[in-house]
Amino acid sequence: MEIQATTYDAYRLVHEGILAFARAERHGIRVDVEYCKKKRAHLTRKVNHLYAKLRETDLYKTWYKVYGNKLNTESNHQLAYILYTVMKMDPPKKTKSGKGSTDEETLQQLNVPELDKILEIRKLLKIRDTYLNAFLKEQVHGYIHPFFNLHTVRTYRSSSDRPNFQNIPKRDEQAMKTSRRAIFPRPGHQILAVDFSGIEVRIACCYTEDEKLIYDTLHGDMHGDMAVELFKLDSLNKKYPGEKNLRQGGKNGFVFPQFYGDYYGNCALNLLEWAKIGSLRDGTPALEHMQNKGLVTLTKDGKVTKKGIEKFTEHVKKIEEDFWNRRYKGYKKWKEKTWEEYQKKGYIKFLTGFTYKGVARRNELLNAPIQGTAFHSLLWCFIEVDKIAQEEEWDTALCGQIHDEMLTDTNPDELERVAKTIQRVTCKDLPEAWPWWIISPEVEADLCPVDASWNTKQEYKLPEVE
DNA sequence: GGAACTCGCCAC
DNA sequence: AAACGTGGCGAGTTCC
Repeated sequence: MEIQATTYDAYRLVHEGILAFARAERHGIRVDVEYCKKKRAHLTRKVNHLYAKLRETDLYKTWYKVYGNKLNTESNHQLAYILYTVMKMDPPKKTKSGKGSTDEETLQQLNVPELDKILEIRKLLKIRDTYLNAFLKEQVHGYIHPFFNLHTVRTYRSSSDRPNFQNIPKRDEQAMKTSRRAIFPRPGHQILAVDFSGIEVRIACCYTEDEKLIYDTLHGDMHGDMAVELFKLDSLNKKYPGEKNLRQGGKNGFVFPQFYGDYYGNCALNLLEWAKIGSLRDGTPALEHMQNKGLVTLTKDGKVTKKGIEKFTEHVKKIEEDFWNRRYKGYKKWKEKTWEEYQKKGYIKFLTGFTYKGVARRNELLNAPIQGTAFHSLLWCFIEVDKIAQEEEWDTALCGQIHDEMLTDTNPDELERVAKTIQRVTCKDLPEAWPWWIISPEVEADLCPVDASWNTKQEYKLPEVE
Protein backbone atom coordinates (compact mmCIF):
# COMPACT_ATOMS: atom_id res chain seq x y z
CA MET A 1 0.00 0.00 0.00
CA GLU A 2 1.62 3.20 -1.11
CA ILE A 3 -0.56 5.58 0.87
CA GLN A 4 1.08 5.65 4.27
CA ALA A 5 -0.10 7.57 7.28
CA THR A 6 2.64 8.55 9.68
CA THR A 7 2.99 8.12 13.40
CA TYR A 8 2.49 11.85 13.68
CA ASP A 9 -0.89 11.50 11.95
CA ALA A 10 -1.76 8.84 14.53
CA TYR A 11 -0.63 11.11 17.34
CA ARG A 12 -2.73 13.99 16.03
CA LEU A 13 -5.80 11.79 15.82
CA VAL A 14 -5.42 10.84 19.48
CA HIS A 15 -4.68 14.40 20.53
CA GLU A 16 -7.66 15.90 18.75
CA GLY A 17 -9.78 12.92 19.71
CA ILE A 18 -9.12 13.48 23.40
CA LEU A 19 -10.16 17.12 23.06
CA ALA A 20 -13.35 16.24 21.20
CA PHE A 21 -14.20 13.51 23.70
CA ALA A 22 -13.53 15.90 26.58
CA ARG A 23 -16.18 18.24 25.20
CA ALA A 24 -18.65 15.36 24.92
CA GLU A 25 -17.80 14.25 28.45
CA ARG A 26 -18.33 17.75 29.83
CA HIS A 27 -21.65 18.06 27.98
CA GLY A 28 -22.81 14.79 29.51
CA ILE A 29 -26.03 12.87 29.04
CA ARG A 30 -29.23 13.56 30.90
CA VAL A 31 -30.73 10.77 32.98
CA ASP A 32 -34.16 10.51 34.53
CA VAL A 33 -33.20 10.23 38.19
CA GLU A 34 -36.73 9.71 39.47
CA TYR A 35 -37.33 6.94 36.95
CA CYS A 36 -34.09 5.19 37.91
CA LYS A 37 -35.02 5.26 41.59
CA LYS A 38 -38.55 4.06 41.01
CA LYS A 39 -37.51 1.33 38.62
CA ARG A 40 -34.71 0.22 40.90
CA ALA A 41 -37.22 -0.25 43.73
CA HIS A 42 -39.61 -1.97 41.35
CA LEU A 43 -36.95 -4.43 40.24
CA THR A 44 -36.04 -5.10 43.85
CA ARG A 45 -39.65 -6.01 44.61
CA LYS A 46 -39.78 -8.28 41.58
CA VAL A 47 -36.55 -9.99 42.59
CA ASN A 48 -37.82 -10.50 46.14
CA HIS A 49 -40.96 -12.06 44.75
CA LEU A 50 -38.87 -14.47 42.69
CA TYR A 51 -36.72 -15.26 45.74
CA ALA A 52 -39.87 -16.20 47.65
CA LYS A 53 -40.83 -18.63 44.92
CA LEU A 54 -37.33 -20.02 44.73
CA ARG A 55 -37.38 -20.71 48.48
CA GLU A 56 -40.18 -23.21 47.98
CA THR A 57 -38.19 -25.37 45.59
CA ASP A 58 -36.33 -28.60 46.29
CA LEU A 59 -33.19 -27.11 44.85
CA TYR A 60 -33.29 -24.34 47.45
CA LYS A 61 -33.91 -26.81 50.26
CA THR A 62 -30.87 -28.83 49.25
CA TRP A 63 -28.87 -25.64 48.97
CA TYR A 64 -29.99 -24.54 52.44
CA LYS A 65 -29.01 -27.87 53.97
CA VAL A 66 -25.45 -27.35 52.79
CA TYR A 67 -24.95 -23.64 53.33
CA GLY A 68 -27.51 -22.70 56.00
CA ASN A 69 -27.51 -18.97 56.63
CA LYS A 70 -24.48 -18.54 54.39
CA LEU A 71 -26.68 -19.44 51.40
CA ASN A 72 -26.35 -16.81 48.73
CA THR A 73 -28.38 -17.12 45.54
CA GLU A 74 -25.99 -14.81 43.73
CA SER A 75 -23.03 -17.05 44.38
CA ASN A 76 -22.29 -19.13 41.32
CA HIS A 77 -19.58 -20.80 43.33
CA GLN A 78 -22.21 -22.20 45.73
CA LEU A 79 -24.55 -23.04 42.88
CA ALA A 80 -21.87 -25.03 41.07
CA TYR A 81 -21.11 -26.94 44.25
CA ILE A 82 -24.78 -27.82 44.77
CA LEU A 83 -25.39 -28.86 41.16
CA TYR A 84 -22.20 -30.72 40.37
CA THR A 85 -20.95 -32.01 43.73
CA VAL A 86 -24.02 -32.41 45.96
CA MET A 87 -26.56 -33.32 43.28
CA LYS A 88 -23.88 -35.01 41.19
CA MET A 89 -25.12 -33.69 37.85
CA ASP A 90 -22.82 -33.76 34.86
CA PRO A 91 -21.68 -30.25 33.94
CA PRO A 92 -22.62 -29.71 30.29
CA LYS A 93 -19.87 -27.11 30.04
CA LYS A 94 -16.81 -26.09 32.03
CA THR A 95 -15.35 -22.68 32.71
CA LYS A 96 -11.90 -21.66 31.57
CA SER A 97 -10.43 -22.81 34.87
CA GLY A 98 -12.07 -26.20 34.54
CA LYS A 99 -14.94 -25.92 37.01
CA GLY A 100 -18.55 -26.72 36.16
CA SER A 101 -20.11 -23.71 34.50
CA THR A 102 -23.23 -21.94 35.72
CA ASP A 103 -23.82 -19.57 32.82
CA GLU A 104 -27.19 -19.19 31.14
CA GLU A 105 -26.58 -21.72 28.39
CA THR A 106 -25.45 -24.35 30.87
CA LEU A 107 -28.33 -23.85 33.31
CA GLN A 108 -30.83 -24.15 30.47
CA GLN A 109 -29.27 -27.38 29.29
CA LEU A 110 -29.54 -28.89 32.77
CA ASN A 111 -33.31 -28.84 32.43
CA VAL A 112 -34.08 -28.10 36.08
CA PRO A 113 -37.15 -25.81 36.20
CA GLU A 114 -35.96 -24.07 39.39
CA LEU A 115 -32.91 -22.80 37.55
CA ASP A 116 -35.13 -20.65 35.33
CA LYS A 117 -35.93 -18.55 38.40
CA ILE A 118 -32.25 -18.02 39.06
CA LEU A 119 -31.77 -16.90 35.48
CA GLU A 120 -34.69 -14.52 35.74
CA ILE A 121 -33.31 -13.05 38.95
CA ARG A 122 -29.88 -12.68 37.35
CA LYS A 123 -31.36 -10.80 34.42
CA LEU A 124 -33.23 -8.33 36.61
CA LEU A 125 -30.26 -7.76 38.89
CA LYS A 126 -28.04 -7.07 35.90
CA ILE A 127 -30.38 -4.30 34.76
CA ARG A 128 -30.75 -2.90 38.25
CA ASP A 129 -27.13 -3.00 39.36
CA THR A 130 -25.08 -2.54 36.21
CA TYR A 131 -27.25 0.09 34.56
CA LEU A 132 -29.90 1.91 36.61
CA ASN A 133 -27.86 1.89 39.81
CA ALA A 134 -24.70 2.92 37.98
CA PHE A 135 -26.53 5.87 36.41
CA LEU A 136 -27.69 6.99 39.83
CA LYS A 137 -24.25 6.56 41.31
CA GLU A 138 -22.56 8.56 38.54
CA GLN A 139 -25.11 11.27 37.88
CA VAL A 140 -24.55 14.87 38.95
CA HIS A 141 -27.55 17.21 38.81
CA GLY A 142 -29.29 14.73 36.54
CA TYR A 143 -26.41 14.23 34.09
CA ILE A 144 -23.95 11.39 33.70
CA HIS A 145 -20.56 12.13 32.19
CA PRO A 146 -19.26 8.86 30.78
CA PHE A 147 -15.53 8.89 29.98
CA PHE A 148 -14.30 7.88 26.54
CA ASN A 149 -10.72 6.63 26.77
CA LEU A 150 -8.15 6.40 24.01
CA HIS A 151 -5.31 4.90 26.02
CA THR A 152 -6.67 1.56 27.29
CA VAL A 153 -7.17 -0.73 24.32
CA ARG A 154 -4.46 -2.74 22.55
CA THR A 155 -6.01 -2.18 19.14
CA TYR A 156 -6.28 1.59 19.67
CA ARG A 157 -10.03 1.40 19.89
CA SER A 158 -11.72 3.41 22.64
CA SER A 159 -13.21 2.25 25.90
CA SER A 160 -15.75 3.92 28.16
CA ASP A 161 -16.24 3.96 31.91
CA ARG A 162 -17.88 5.66 34.89
CA PRO A 163 -20.35 4.58 33.65
CA ASN A 164 -19.57 2.50 30.59
CA PHE A 165 -21.72 4.03 27.89
CA GLN A 166 -20.77 1.37 25.34
CA ASN A 167 -22.60 -1.66 26.70
CA ILE A 168 -26.11 -0.49 27.47
CA PRO A 169 -28.58 -3.25 26.47
CA LYS A 170 -29.95 -3.14 22.96
CA ARG A 171 -30.80 -6.70 21.85
CA ASP A 172 -33.02 -7.95 24.68
CA GLU A 173 -36.30 -6.04 24.51
CA GLN A 174 -36.96 -5.80 28.25
CA ALA A 175 -33.39 -4.97 29.19
CA MET A 176 -33.19 -2.42 26.38
CA LYS A 177 -36.40 -0.64 27.31
CA THR A 178 -35.75 -0.62 31.03
CA SER A 179 -32.19 0.67 30.71
CA ARG A 180 -32.55 3.11 27.83
CA ARG A 181 -35.72 4.61 29.27
CA ALA A 182 -33.33 6.32 31.71
CA ILE A 183 -31.34 8.17 29.01
CA PHE A 184 -32.66 11.54 27.82
CA PRO A 185 -31.59 14.51 25.72
CA ARG A 186 -31.42 18.03 27.19
CA PRO A 187 -34.86 19.65 27.53
CA GLY A 188 -36.30 20.50 24.12
CA HIS A 189 -33.65 18.37 22.35
CA GLN A 190 -33.68 14.94 20.74
CA ILE A 191 -31.19 12.08 20.47
CA LEU A 192 -29.76 11.39 17.02
CA ALA A 193 -27.48 8.38 16.54
CA VAL A 194 -25.54 7.72 13.34
CA ASP A 195 -23.63 4.50 12.81
CA PHE A 196 -21.51 3.04 10.03
CA SER A 197 -22.99 0.02 8.26
CA GLY A 198 -20.70 -3.01 8.30
CA ILE A 199 -17.64 -0.89 8.89
CA GLU A 200 -15.32 -3.73 9.90
CA VAL A 201 -16.02 -5.64 6.70
CA ARG A 202 -15.43 -2.45 4.72
CA ILE A 203 -12.13 -1.87 6.50
CA ALA A 204 -11.22 -5.48 5.73
CA CYS A 205 -11.87 -4.59 2.07
CA CYS A 206 -9.40 -1.69 2.38
CA TYR A 207 -6.67 -3.88 3.87
CA THR A 208 -7.14 -7.00 1.78
CA GLU A 209 -8.31 -5.46 -1.51
CA ASP A 210 -10.22 -8.73 -1.94
CA GLU A 211 -12.32 -8.30 -5.07
CA LYS A 212 -15.05 -10.71 -4.07
CA LEU A 213 -15.31 -9.23 -0.58
CA ILE A 214 -15.67 -5.77 -2.09
CA TYR A 215 -18.25 -6.96 -4.61
CA ASP A 216 -20.29 -8.81 -1.97
CA THR A 217 -20.22 -5.84 0.38
CA LEU A 218 -21.51 -3.48 -2.29
CA HIS A 219 -23.82 -5.67 -4.35
CA GLY A 220 -24.11 -9.13 -2.84
CA ASP A 221 -25.40 -10.92 0.24
CA MET A 222 -22.56 -12.90 1.79
CA HIS A 223 -24.61 -13.94 4.83
CA GLY A 224 -27.46 -15.25 2.68
CA ASP A 225 -25.04 -16.97 0.30
CA MET A 226 -23.32 -18.74 3.16
CA ALA A 227 -26.66 -19.79 4.69
CA VAL A 228 -27.64 -21.33 1.34
CA GLU A 229 -24.40 -23.32 1.26
CA LEU A 230 -24.35 -24.27 4.94
CA PHE A 231 -27.96 -25.46 5.12
CA LYS A 232 -28.11 -26.65 1.48
CA LEU A 233 -31.01 -24.41 0.52
CA ASP A 234 -32.19 -23.87 -3.06
CA SER A 235 -32.61 -20.18 -2.36
CA LEU A 236 -33.16 -17.84 0.55
CA ASN A 237 -35.58 -14.98 1.03
CA LYS A 238 -35.44 -12.75 4.10
CA LYS A 239 -39.15 -12.06 3.92
CA TYR A 240 -39.88 -15.53 5.30
CA PRO A 241 -39.13 -15.44 9.05
CA GLY A 242 -37.83 -19.02 9.13
CA GLU A 243 -35.41 -18.28 6.31
CA LYS A 244 -34.44 -14.99 7.90
CA ASN A 245 -33.34 -16.98 10.94
CA LEU A 246 -31.18 -19.16 8.72
CA ARG A 247 -29.58 -16.06 7.21
CA GLN A 248 -28.94 -14.78 10.74
CA GLY A 249 -27.29 -18.15 11.36
CA GLY A 250 -25.09 -17.67 8.31
CA LYS A 251 -24.08 -14.26 9.63
CA ASN A 252 -23.70 -14.80 13.38
CA GLY A 253 -22.92 -18.52 13.30
CA PHE A 254 -20.41 -18.52 10.48
CA VAL A 255 -19.35 -15.34 8.67
CA PHE A 256 -18.57 -13.15 11.69
CA PRO A 257 -16.92 -15.92 13.72
CA GLN A 258 -14.81 -16.81 10.68
CA PHE A 259 -13.68 -13.21 10.32
CA TYR A 260 -12.70 -13.23 14.00
CA GLY A 261 -10.65 -16.38 13.47
CA ASP A 262 -13.01 -19.11 14.64
CA TYR A 263 -12.95 -22.55 13.02
CA TYR A 264 -15.48 -25.01 11.57
CA GLY A 265 -15.83 -27.08 14.76
CA ASN A 266 -17.34 -24.27 16.81
CA CYS A 267 -19.22 -22.92 13.81
CA ALA A 268 -20.93 -26.26 13.18
CA LEU A 269 -22.25 -26.43 16.74
CA ASN A 270 -23.37 -22.82 16.52
CA LEU A 271 -25.14 -23.38 13.23
CA LEU A 272 -27.06 -26.37 14.58
CA GLU A 273 -28.48 -24.06 17.26
CA TRP A 274 -29.58 -21.62 14.56
CA ALA A 275 -31.07 -24.47 12.56
CA LYS A 276 -33.38 -25.25 15.48
CA ILE A 277 -35.16 -21.92 15.00
CA GLY A 278 -35.03 -21.93 11.20
CA SER A 279 -37.43 -23.27 8.63
CA LEU A 280 -38.16 -23.16 4.92
CA ARG A 281 -40.92 -21.09 3.35
CA ASP A 282 -43.08 -24.24 2.95
CA GLY A 283 -42.87 -24.76 6.70
CA THR A 284 -40.34 -27.58 6.75
CA PRO A 285 -38.20 -27.26 9.87
CA ALA A 286 -34.58 -26.59 8.95
CA LEU A 287 -33.26 -29.69 10.73
CA GLU A 288 -35.69 -31.92 8.87
CA HIS A 289 -34.63 -30.32 5.60
CA MET A 290 -31.00 -30.89 6.52
CA GLN A 291 -31.68 -34.53 7.21
CA ASN A 292 -33.35 -34.86 3.80
CA LYS A 293 -30.24 -33.34 2.27
CA GLY A 294 -28.03 -35.78 4.16
CA LEU A 295 -26.36 -33.12 6.30
CA VAL A 296 -27.45 -34.59 9.65
CA THR A 297 -29.27 -37.55 11.13
CA LEU A 298 -32.02 -37.07 13.71
CA THR A 299 -33.42 -39.19 16.51
CA LYS A 300 -37.14 -39.93 16.71
CA ASP A 301 -37.74 -36.88 18.89
CA GLY A 302 -35.92 -34.64 16.45
CA LYS A 303 -32.53 -34.27 18.12
CA VAL A 304 -29.32 -34.31 16.11
CA THR A 305 -27.41 -37.55 16.70
CA LYS A 306 -23.72 -37.69 17.55
CA LYS A 307 -23.09 -39.06 14.08
CA GLY A 308 -25.18 -36.22 12.69
CA ILE A 309 -22.98 -33.64 14.39
CA GLU A 310 -19.90 -35.30 12.93
CA LYS A 311 -21.42 -35.31 9.46
CA PHE A 312 -22.42 -31.67 9.64
CA THR A 313 -19.01 -30.67 11.03
CA GLU A 314 -17.36 -32.27 8.00
CA HIS A 315 -19.74 -30.30 5.77
CA VAL A 316 -18.90 -27.01 7.53
CA LYS A 317 -15.20 -27.84 7.26
CA LYS A 318 -15.49 -28.05 3.48
CA ILE A 319 -17.39 -24.80 3.35
CA GLU A 320 -14.78 -23.12 5.51
CA GLU A 321 -12.06 -24.29 3.14
CA ASP A 322 -13.98 -22.95 0.16
CA PHE A 323 -14.70 -19.70 2.01
CA TRP A 324 -11.02 -18.92 2.44
CA ASN A 325 -9.36 -20.74 -0.46
CA ARG A 326 -11.74 -19.69 -3.20
CA ARG A 327 -14.38 -17.18 -2.20
CA TYR A 328 -12.20 -14.76 -0.22
CA LYS A 329 -8.76 -15.89 -1.29
CA GLY A 330 -7.50 -12.30 -1.36
CA TYR A 331 -8.43 -11.95 2.30
CA LYS A 332 -6.59 -15.16 3.12
CA LYS A 333 -3.52 -13.96 1.26
CA TRP A 334 -3.58 -10.74 3.28
CA LYS A 335 -3.82 -12.71 6.51
CA GLU A 336 -0.80 -14.81 5.60
CA LYS A 337 1.24 -11.82 4.45
CA THR A 338 0.38 -9.79 7.56
CA TRP A 339 1.14 -12.62 9.97
CA GLU A 340 4.46 -13.23 8.23
CA GLU A 341 5.37 -9.56 8.38
CA TYR A 342 4.59 -9.44 12.09
CA GLN A 343 6.70 -12.50 12.77
CA LYS A 344 9.60 -11.04 10.84
CA LYS A 345 9.48 -7.47 12.16
CA GLY A 346 7.66 -7.82 15.48
CA TYR A 347 5.09 -5.19 14.61
CA ILE A 348 2.59 -4.11 11.98
CA LYS A 349 1.41 -0.68 10.88
CA PHE A 350 -2.22 0.34 10.49
CA LEU A 351 -3.50 2.38 7.55
CA THR A 352 -4.01 5.16 10.10
CA GLY A 353 -0.32 5.20 11.09
CA PHE A 354 -0.64 3.35 14.41
CA THR A 355 1.92 0.66 15.24
CA TYR A 356 0.77 -2.61 16.79
CA LYS A 357 3.57 -4.34 18.65
CA GLY A 358 4.17 -6.74 21.49
CA VAL A 359 3.27 -10.40 21.88
CA ALA A 360 0.11 -11.33 20.02
CA ARG A 361 -1.60 -14.54 19.00
CA ARG A 362 -2.52 -14.89 15.36
CA ASN A 363 -6.20 -14.06 15.74
CA GLU A 364 -5.45 -11.05 17.91
CA LEU A 365 -2.91 -9.72 15.48
CA LEU A 366 -5.09 -10.11 12.40
CA ASN A 367 -8.10 -8.59 14.10
CA ALA A 368 -6.28 -5.55 15.49
CA PRO A 369 -5.79 -3.45 12.34
CA ILE A 370 -9.37 -4.02 11.27
CA GLN A 371 -10.93 -3.22 14.62
CA GLY A 372 -8.62 -0.28 15.27
CA THR A 373 -8.93 1.28 11.84
CA ALA A 374 -12.71 0.96 11.86
CA PHE A 375 -12.81 2.91 15.10
CA HIS A 376 -10.34 5.51 13.80
CA SER A 377 -12.73 6.23 10.97
CA LEU A 378 -15.46 7.00 13.49
CA LEU A 379 -12.99 9.02 15.55
CA TRP A 380 -11.92 11.11 12.56
CA CYS A 381 -15.57 11.91 11.83
CA PHE A 382 -16.31 12.65 15.48
CA ILE A 383 -13.47 15.20 15.52
CA GLU A 384 -14.63 16.81 12.27
CA VAL A 385 -18.24 17.08 13.36
CA ASP A 386 -17.11 18.47 16.70
CA LYS A 387 -15.00 21.12 14.95
CA ILE A 388 -17.90 22.17 12.75
CA ALA A 389 -20.19 22.30 15.77
CA GLN A 390 -17.74 24.72 17.43
CA GLU A 391 -17.23 26.87 14.34
CA GLU A 392 -20.91 27.12 13.56
CA GLU A 393 -21.81 27.52 17.23
CA TRP A 394 -24.35 24.74 17.25
CA ASP A 395 -26.71 24.35 20.16
CA THR A 396 -26.41 20.67 19.27
CA ALA A 397 -23.58 18.71 20.87
CA LEU A 398 -21.89 15.36 20.41
CA CYS A 399 -22.43 13.48 23.65
CA GLY A 400 -21.18 9.96 23.11
CA GLN A 401 -19.75 7.29 20.87
CA ILE A 402 -20.04 3.49 20.62
CA HIS A 403 -17.13 2.32 18.42
CA ASP A 404 -18.88 2.83 15.08
CA GLU A 405 -21.68 5.15 16.14
CA MET A 406 -21.88 8.77 17.29
CA LEU A 407 -24.64 10.33 19.34
CA THR A 408 -25.77 13.92 19.31
CA ASP A 409 -27.96 15.79 21.73
CA THR A 410 -29.78 17.67 19.00
CA ASN A 411 -31.68 20.94 18.87
CA PRO A 412 -34.65 20.09 16.59
CA ASP A 413 -34.21 23.37 14.69
CA GLU A 414 -30.73 22.21 13.75
CA LEU A 415 -31.63 18.59 13.03
CA GLU A 416 -31.42 18.80 9.27
CA ARG A 417 -28.16 20.72 9.33
CA VAL A 418 -26.64 18.28 11.82
CA ALA A 419 -27.80 15.24 9.88
CA LYS A 420 -26.51 16.67 6.60
CA THR A 421 -23.16 17.51 8.15
CA ILE A 422 -22.70 14.04 9.61
CA GLN A 423 -23.75 12.43 6.34
CA ARG A 424 -21.23 14.54 4.42
CA VAL A 425 -18.36 14.07 6.87
CA THR A 426 -18.79 10.30 7.11
CA CYS A 427 -19.50 9.43 3.49
CA LYS A 428 -17.64 12.13 1.55
CA ASP A 429 -14.99 13.91 3.63
CA LEU A 430 -13.69 10.75 5.30
CA PRO A 431 -12.79 8.81 2.14
CA GLU A 432 -11.35 12.00 0.64
CA ALA A 433 -9.12 12.57 3.65
CA TRP A 434 -8.10 8.91 3.77
CA PRO A 435 -7.87 7.68 0.16
CA TRP A 436 -7.08 4.15 1.29
CA TRP A 437 -10.85 3.97 1.82
CA ILE A 438 -11.28 2.14 -1.51
CA ILE A 439 -14.92 1.22 -0.90
CA SER A 440 -17.55 3.82 -0.08
CA PRO A 441 -18.56 4.15 3.57
CA GLU A 442 -22.26 4.05 4.42
CA VAL A 443 -24.16 5.23 7.47
CA GLU A 444 -27.56 4.67 9.03
CA ALA A 445 -29.35 6.84 11.57
CA ASP A 446 -31.85 6.57 14.39
CA LEU A 447 -33.75 9.45 15.91
CA CYS A 448 -35.82 9.82 19.06
CA PRO A 449 -38.70 12.30 19.32
CA VAL A 450 -38.11 15.62 21.11
CA ASP A 451 -37.78 15.13 24.89
CA ALA A 452 -38.03 11.37 24.50
CA SER A 453 -35.78 8.71 26.03
CA TRP A 454 -33.35 6.52 24.12
CA ASN A 455 -35.63 3.48 23.98
CA THR A 456 -37.99 5.31 21.59
CA LYS A 457 -35.56 5.54 18.68
CA GLN A 458 -36.88 5.12 15.17
CA GLU A 459 -35.12 4.74 11.88
CA TYR A 460 -34.32 8.15 10.44
CA LYS A 461 -33.55 8.70 6.79
CA LEU A 462 -30.56 10.98 6.47
CA PRO A 463 -30.89 13.82 3.96
CA GLU A 464 -29.04 13.28 0.68
CA VAL A 465 -25.77 15.13 0.31
CA GLU A 466 -24.52 15.70 -3.18
C1' DG B 1 -9.76 -4.04 54.62
C1' DG B 2 -8.07 -3.77 50.04
C1' DA B 3 -5.95 -6.04 45.86
C1' DA B 4 -6.43 -9.50 42.60
C1' DC B 5 -8.79 -13.05 40.97
C1' DT B 6 -13.03 -15.72 38.67
C1' DC B 7 -17.40 -15.80 36.58
C1' DG B 8 -21.04 -14.06 34.06
C1' DC B 9 -22.93 -10.75 30.84
C1' DC B 10 -23.66 -6.32 28.46
C1' DA B 11 -21.83 -3.77 23.99
C1' DC B 12 -19.29 -3.54 19.15
C1' DA C 1 -1.58 -28.09 16.38
C1' DA C 2 -5.11 -25.22 17.60
C1' DA C 3 -9.18 -23.12 17.08
C1' DC C 4 -13.74 -16.13 18.54
C1' DG C 5 -11.37 -10.27 18.31
C1' DT C 6 -11.92 -5.69 21.84
C1' DG C 7 -13.60 -3.81 26.22
C1' DG C 8 -16.13 -2.53 31.54
C1' DC C 9 -18.21 -3.91 35.57
C1' DG C 10 -20.98 -6.17 39.52
C1' DA C 11 -20.72 -9.74 42.79
C1' DG C 12 -18.44 -13.34 45.01
C1' DT C 13 -14.22 -15.21 46.53
C1' DT C 14 -9.43 -15.65 47.85
C1' DC C 15 -5.17 -13.89 49.35
C1' DC C 16 -2.29 -11.00 52.05
